[in-house]
Amino acid sequence: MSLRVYNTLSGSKEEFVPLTPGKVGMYVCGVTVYDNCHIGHARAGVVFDMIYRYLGAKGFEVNYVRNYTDIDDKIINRANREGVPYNVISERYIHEFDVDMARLFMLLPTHQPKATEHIAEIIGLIERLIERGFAYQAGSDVNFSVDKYESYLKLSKRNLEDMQAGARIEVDERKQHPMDFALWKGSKPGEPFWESPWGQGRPGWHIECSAMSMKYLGETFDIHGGGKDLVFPHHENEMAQTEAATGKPFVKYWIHNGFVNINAEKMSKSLGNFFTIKEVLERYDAEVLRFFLLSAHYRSPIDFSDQNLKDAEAGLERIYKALAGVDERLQGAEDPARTEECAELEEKCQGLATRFTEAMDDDFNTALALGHVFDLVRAINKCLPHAPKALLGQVQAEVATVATVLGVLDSKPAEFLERIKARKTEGMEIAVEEIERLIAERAEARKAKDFKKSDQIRDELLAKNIVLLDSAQGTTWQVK
RNA sequence: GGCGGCAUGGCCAAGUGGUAAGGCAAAGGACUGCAAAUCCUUUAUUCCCCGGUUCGAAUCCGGGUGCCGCCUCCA
Repeated sequence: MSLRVYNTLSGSKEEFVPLTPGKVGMYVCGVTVYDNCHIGHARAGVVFDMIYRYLGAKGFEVNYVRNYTDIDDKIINRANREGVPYNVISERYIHEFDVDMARLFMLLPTHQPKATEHIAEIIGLIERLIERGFAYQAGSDVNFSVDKYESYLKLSKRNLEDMQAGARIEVDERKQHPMDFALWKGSKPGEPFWESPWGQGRPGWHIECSAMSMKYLGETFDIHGGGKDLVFPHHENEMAQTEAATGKPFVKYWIHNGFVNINAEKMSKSLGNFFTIKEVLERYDAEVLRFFLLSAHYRSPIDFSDQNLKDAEAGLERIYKALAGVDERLQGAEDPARTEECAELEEKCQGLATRFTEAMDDDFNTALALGHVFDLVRAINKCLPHAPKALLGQVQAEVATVATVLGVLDSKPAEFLERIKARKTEGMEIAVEEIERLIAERAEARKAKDFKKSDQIRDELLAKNIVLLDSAQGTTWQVK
């Protein structure tokens, strides 16, 4: 069974065959660090983290590089607004980015290079482009000449004429072609700068990724990823300048994730309709957010809404409740002999790995993969009382494998349920002590078979969203 | 205007030629003193519309409608 991935370059799913057997080089565009990240960044992070984990699980040795763009107009603007050096801004948001990504259970990439730490490589690459005739100096800027590179726009599948016809940009007089883009930008007074053969300036947006990917992954590598909105111009330009410089193919597989939408519209800074990761994590558990992001295929748009997050939470709770039941059974003393009712669980359990792999091999279909987990959950619930411990142990092992790849379902079930309960308890209009007092009162009433009073207490608490759960061990409660 | 994508039950969401996964929500039943959870059952003869190809299409082709994205910084 082989992995198939959708390649933006070819527009179709292709069998994944790395350039070097057993090894994968993967470069993912990180963020420009000028503000806190929003849910769109979270999705890109989670998607490529999942891909990184899955490639690792398939036995590949993955060199995963994710950059920080730590010099850019927006960073400079913000620094000016706050009256601080640009690197105060970039360092602050690099830190916040790291915090946010870690909270979403993302593994650290192999390398996390910063643009400003690769100025020498960037200058070297620009010089190479000038030497080969693909770039020219215009005042204190250096531009890439799109005319000279034949395959320009092959990634985004457009043509130059149409682009110009629909262009909304003002044409810079110094550009030989309106679509030429900056490799190096001369600095204006007061702006941060680095010395270069073309005077003081800073790198253009795209060149840093070419320089850094080349340094850590070589001139040709396997996977380049990012959000769909990076296809043009960023990735198109990156590919053009890199291939122009090396004369070799840049990337074998281009992978792009879909957007996070709000009411079917793209979430973005410019539209102002975004939620930061920090805001969302105040209201939802990080694992719920990650689970939500993986509940749709990575290339589809996903709609962020309260209802959808609540649905995701309910679904994840269902899985964890079943797993908590498994834990309890394993801690108990009894170990029933296998009955016929275990056949289905046994089948679902043994088949999970295969089904999971099939789903993931088909362009990382996490939605389908999670569907298989739910099938297992039903089988668990059905036969839990009769299942022998050995089988339940297998169930745990299978789920653990899934958890390792998806980065969800990795919590201790009881702890997850406790986390959700604590979160819900926070917003309650009744104190925990009061609930417990009423439960005790009700226990007395029940003992006396005073069910009228018992039900009255249940209803009273239910009106405050507290659900009572009676069991042989006593009464517990949860927030509805 | 150019290019690209999407349209599946009340909601979310898989499914690229073989007769519609899964989750949430809802209803009925079992269980319970009553509940909750759980289990069982039910909820799309049908996948935006109209044509076509095919023994057979949600899946392929043509046309239409609607929504979205990129073309400007953007994950």
